Amino acid sequence: MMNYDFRDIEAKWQKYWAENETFKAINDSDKPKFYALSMFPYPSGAGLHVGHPLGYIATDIYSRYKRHKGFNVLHPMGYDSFGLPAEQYAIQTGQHPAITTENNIKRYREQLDRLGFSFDWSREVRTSNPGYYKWTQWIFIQLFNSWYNKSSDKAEAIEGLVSIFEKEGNATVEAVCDEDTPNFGAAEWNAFSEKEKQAILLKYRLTYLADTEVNWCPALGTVLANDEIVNGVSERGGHPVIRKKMTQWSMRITAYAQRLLDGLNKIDWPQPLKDSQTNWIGRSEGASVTFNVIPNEGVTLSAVEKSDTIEVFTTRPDTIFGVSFMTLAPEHDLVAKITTPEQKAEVEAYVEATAKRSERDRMADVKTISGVFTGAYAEHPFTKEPVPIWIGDYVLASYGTGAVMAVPCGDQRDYDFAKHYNIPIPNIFEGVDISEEAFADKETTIIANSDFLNGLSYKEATKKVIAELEKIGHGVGKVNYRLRDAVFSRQRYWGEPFPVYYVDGMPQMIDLEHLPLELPEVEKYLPTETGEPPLGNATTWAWDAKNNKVVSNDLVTLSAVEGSDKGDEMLKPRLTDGQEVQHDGHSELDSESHEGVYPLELNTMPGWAGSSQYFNRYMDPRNDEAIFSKEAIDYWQDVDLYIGGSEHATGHLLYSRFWQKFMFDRGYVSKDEYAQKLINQGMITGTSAFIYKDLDSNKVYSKGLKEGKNVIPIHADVSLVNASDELDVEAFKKWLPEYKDAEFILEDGKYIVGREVEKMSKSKYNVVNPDAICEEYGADSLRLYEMFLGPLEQSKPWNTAGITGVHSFLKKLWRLFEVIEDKEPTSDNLKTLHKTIKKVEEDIENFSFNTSVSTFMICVNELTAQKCTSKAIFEQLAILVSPYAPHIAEELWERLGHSESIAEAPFPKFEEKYLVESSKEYPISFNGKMRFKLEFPLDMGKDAIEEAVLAHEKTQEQLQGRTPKKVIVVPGKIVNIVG
RNA sequence: GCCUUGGUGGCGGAACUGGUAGACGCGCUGGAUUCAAAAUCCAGUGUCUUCGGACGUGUGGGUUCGAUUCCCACCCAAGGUACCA
Repeated sequence: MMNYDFRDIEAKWQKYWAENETFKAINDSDKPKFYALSMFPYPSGAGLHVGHPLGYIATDIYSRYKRHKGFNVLHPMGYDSFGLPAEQYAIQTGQHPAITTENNIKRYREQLDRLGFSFDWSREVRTSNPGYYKWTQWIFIQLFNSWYNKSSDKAEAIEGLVSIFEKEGNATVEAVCDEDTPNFGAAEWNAFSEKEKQAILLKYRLTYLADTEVNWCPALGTVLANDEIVNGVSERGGHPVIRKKMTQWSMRITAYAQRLLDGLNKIDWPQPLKDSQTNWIGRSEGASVTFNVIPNEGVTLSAVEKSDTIEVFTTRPDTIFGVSFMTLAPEHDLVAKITTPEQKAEVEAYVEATAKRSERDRMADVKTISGVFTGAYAEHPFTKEPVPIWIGDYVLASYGTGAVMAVPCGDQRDYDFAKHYNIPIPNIFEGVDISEEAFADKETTIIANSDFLNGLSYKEATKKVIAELEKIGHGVGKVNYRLRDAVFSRQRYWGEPFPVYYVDGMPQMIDLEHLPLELPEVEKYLPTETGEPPLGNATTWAWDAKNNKVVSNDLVTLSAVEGSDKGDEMLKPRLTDGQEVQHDGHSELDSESHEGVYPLELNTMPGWAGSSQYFNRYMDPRNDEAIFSKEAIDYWQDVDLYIGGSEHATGHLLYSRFWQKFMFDRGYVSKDEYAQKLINQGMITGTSAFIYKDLDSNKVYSKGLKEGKNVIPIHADVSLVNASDELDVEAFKKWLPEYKDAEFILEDGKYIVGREVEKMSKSKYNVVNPDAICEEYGADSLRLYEMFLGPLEQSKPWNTAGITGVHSFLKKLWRLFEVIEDKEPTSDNLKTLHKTIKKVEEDIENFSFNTSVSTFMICVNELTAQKCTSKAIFEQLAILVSPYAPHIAEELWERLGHSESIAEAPFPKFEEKYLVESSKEYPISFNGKMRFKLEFPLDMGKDAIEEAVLAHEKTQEQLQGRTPKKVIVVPGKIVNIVG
């Protein structure tokens, strides 16, 4: 037999699988279905490193296992191919992101193909393909055409809402909608203009336009994410950043807050991931309470009306008698109105200072206590006492109502604030000392000094106070969520265009039959000079609503723009007086257009748009009539196993659940959770190598000699270091020529590097490329080794040295098949085989792939020792190994005389009878410590064993004359002697 | 701070519902083969030891005949999250 030539074998079978479409899934089969999904990658320019395939290998093993088990398996792969890096590269080089993306995908595909995955490539999707994003745009339109009915607790068609409005106005409608939605009757509705109706409906739609506060950098002309701002200025360029309201598309995900929470109970997802979604949604129960503002005395400028109230949300309404002040967020609408003239200057200065700080900055700085008194007072709803109103930046405008009732005795932040500004701290707790800190333990709370709440526990008091508040019309029990609606607009080029144009300032959807609306070509990928998104650079980006096509911007009606005589001016200066332009992403010139040509939306969709339904699109990816056919979704239903990284916990994995629930509500899918089981594979970290450069000389010390020297560690490329941490000094000098003349101080003739586990990254020179490993050891070795490294979900360091272990296992396996004979297996052969079947099957079901690799090693070692040549044994073994090391398994299967692929060979059946033993080697322990072993038949009784053990000379030796107090015999397990 | 996960030889990691701690592999040591190397094979490898044994799963307690496993308190690490009212 030839040597194990993995290069030929792997190339041969990869070609075979591709040519025979071995892993093509069909949408209709008598077999039970199984849908195994790996999170699709963003095709980055760096290609795959050794950490990426971990999850793919696991999914692939499970998929192949399920095929052996007789399932019709859907195991697709695709690319999340819209994204920032390709756009940034375009900005730098001018190369179109589509080209960059195409090149990167090609590289990814080559790398993936080398690893022998059983993907059904005929179903590949790319989020940046118009044929794919047509359906992303379609979902957007479905969301636009839906509202959330709280009575039925689901999304419904907007037409239904319109017909209610026509008959009875909106008084009876229980909907999730904007806060500022006005009340109207049927007559009023019917009298509204079309534009007014559209404006009202926008407050109900599940995707809607809203003024959202963003970090705006005027100098850069762009919106910045929180982490792009450092110390209040832009990370790039150090320009000032302000908080600004901009009109952006938003998704009403908050409508689904409770269902997203409840759904977690019925899916098998990792606890940490569920916890982080739970925290992110942030449900808190309490009450909404209103305080009336007391009109200022003798104030002219800031006269407060009697109707002005401050609404607060509190989780501790039971402590309402402990309120000694209120705090508003500096951005709160009432601040300007209620501030007294004496406090005006101070308040304005504070508000301005706060606006300069990013929200992240404010939140990070927990220690500084700051705030200003407004001079105004509110009236306590029960005691009618005046309560001073402060502003403070510890109260966030974006959470709750942007106002709190401060109870210093029961909340540490309120306590600290009160101490700092000498505000009284009334104690309303029975027998609690609050001289040092606030008391926040709900469980042991007994309310005191609180009128009708005295003597009550937290629970009783909460119930009673809410009832009282409702009685006097000052509050109501309420559930509040931390989850915010999701901003859906991005000022980027490389993303899905919105299927939206604007008529008279109102968004209009493009009909499905005219989709996809394809990304326009642009000269530059940067925002325009006036700060519009990159699509503002497109010259052919207007919608001809009569002919339903994209046309030149020149054709848009210009009547709205006074003094403008050039078409391409249209999307640029809206104002001629030098005022700042509002960068909404949608043009405001469109107020009156008569020719049927309208401006298109300039924003694009965010990264998570394309990934929120891709798992369903795989079911029927080439369908041009629908996102998927009814037959396809009815057959595949949902994902049975989803494997991917935990970094998507509060992004993709939350948004996609939201979209699935929406699709469920509207009847497109039959499951409201799309992934029954999810596993987060752990990160593979790199093992960096360091040399120690002396700061005072030209010397570089080996690890063991660096003590006491003034050295700094320098990263060395891990490929220059061998398994014993020895550095190839000559190669290092070649790699970093600046060390050409450095003196390397060796220990025992070797230069030993320092090691440290870090995240794999180019800059740390610890990236290990799978291509090189495949070349040297083969894909099967890599697959086995990645699994052998440790539990799938755990993060673990990569160390290439260990791969020789699994590689020599494969060579042993190869050699085991050297002689194949058609003869009866021995009982030892069968025992080894069935032990292995049992363990491997259990391991796969438990995703404990690392231990099955050990099991294979033990199996091959035993069969080799038994000099096994039995074809029957080998056939079963080849199938067992095939999910893990498919190439060698196919080759061996062929050698065993099969002409068909091993892919669907039935999985071996475990039979207990081969493992039955007649005797057991009992561990004999004394006080729980095992000392020696004795063999007894398994059918020997408890008493007989006890007698035999006690009679044994080794037992007497151990006891040294003592009489045992007790003897525990667990038949089949252990004997323990106490005494 | 809070939530979650984890802590076992030189290293990655095994150990089912409490029942022989350290499977399997790497590394290391010695040996065989070889002119030599690679490859391969064999033996050994938790610590200490007076060679009888003693001690050992982050630390300290507890439950138990028996604890890596269960309970309590604490320490450390990783990830998530945060003036959330």
